[in-house]
Amino acid sequence: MDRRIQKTKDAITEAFVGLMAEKDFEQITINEIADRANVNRGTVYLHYVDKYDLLDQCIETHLNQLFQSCSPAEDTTGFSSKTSLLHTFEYLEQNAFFYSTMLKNKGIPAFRNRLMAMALHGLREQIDMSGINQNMNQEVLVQFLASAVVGVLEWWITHSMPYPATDMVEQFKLLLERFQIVRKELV
Amino acid sequence: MDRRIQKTKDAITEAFVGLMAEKDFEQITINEIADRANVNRGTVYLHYVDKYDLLDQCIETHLNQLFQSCSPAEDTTGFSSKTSLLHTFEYLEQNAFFYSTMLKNKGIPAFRNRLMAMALHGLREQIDMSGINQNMNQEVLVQFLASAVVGVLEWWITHSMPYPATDMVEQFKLLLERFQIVRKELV
DNA sequence: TCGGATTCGTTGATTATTCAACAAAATCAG
DNA sequence: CTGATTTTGTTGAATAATCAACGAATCCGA
Repeated sequence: MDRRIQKTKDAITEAFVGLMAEKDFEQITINEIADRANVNRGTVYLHYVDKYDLLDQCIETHLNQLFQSCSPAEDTTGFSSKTSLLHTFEYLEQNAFFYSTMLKNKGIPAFRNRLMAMALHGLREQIDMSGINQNMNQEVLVQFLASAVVGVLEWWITHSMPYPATDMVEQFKLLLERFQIVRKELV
Repeated sequence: MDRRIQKTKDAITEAFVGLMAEKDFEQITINEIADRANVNRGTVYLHYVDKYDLLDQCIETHLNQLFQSCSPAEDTTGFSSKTSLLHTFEYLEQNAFFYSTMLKNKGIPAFRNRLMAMALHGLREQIDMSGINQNMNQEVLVQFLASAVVGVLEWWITHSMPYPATDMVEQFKLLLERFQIVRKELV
């Protein structure tokens, strides 16, 4: 990819997220985004259909990154769930502004829903209904856990990460072990 | 000016100054600058002849800005020397990284010399040889004062601005008043 | 509701930047 | 000193971004 494209997209994204932190989505204009990104307004349209598309693409890009952070490229080295969890928290830490802004902005319930969907998907893949879970209703259990996971992440991010990522990983591990979720990637 | 030009120059300048803070000027390559600036190497050559020209232009640009910070556009509002001094210190504060890097880098004595030249010029313009200065040798006096001014600025910048700009302005004013330098712009 | 202002979406010509490649010069290591 | 590697300076074709402008749509205030 030509580096100009990436530079332009990065600038637009950063400007957009900055504005999202300051005002409602509906009040943001393409003009403002372009000015803050220091690109021509027409350039925004070269990359995005409209600001709704921009929002969608921003969400998509970040959720892909989040997903990648949970799935180490090298699965041959035997990464434990704890290591990938740490990757995830570190990724969230580095992109805290985006996630915090998205979760705080009342105009975007879809974002939180997408996080929930990711958590549900991950949990469904790795929930083990034997042992202590064998008398549970699976759907109830995964809804319970997904809500808890997303809720804690949301709290951690929107409260400016009150504890280090390493601490969060330890706590998560302890909590998830209670439900026999230990080895595979969660989100 | 097309905004692309400014964006490119800003990126190159920032990358260059960052590298200057990490290594000797002679060890810096155009490749490194381009990579860090995230521009094509050829683009560096579109704007600068070589890295020596880049250095010259960086110095020139910043010294022009420094000069402008001492010369308020609106002279009709009766700015006092103290106000323009404050502008100067605020400017230096905002560009501390550049000035600190240049002053610390042993490969660039020219930079400090340029500062001295500016101080000498300003002082020669406004030194008042009557009164307490009447028995002094003018050249000795301006060399003395210029060295003192540049030395203090250098210390303040390279020691991460230990005192607020406002304090520095007060001190400068007190010091310069001892030499009957009060009203006009200094640097 | 109406008129003015603002924003949006688009177009076309121009321009700055990109990329790949080449040869020359400089640097580095044995 | 010599050969390999790196850096420099340059070239040309392609591409992304710029700018100005236009008409349509939307918003805002009287």
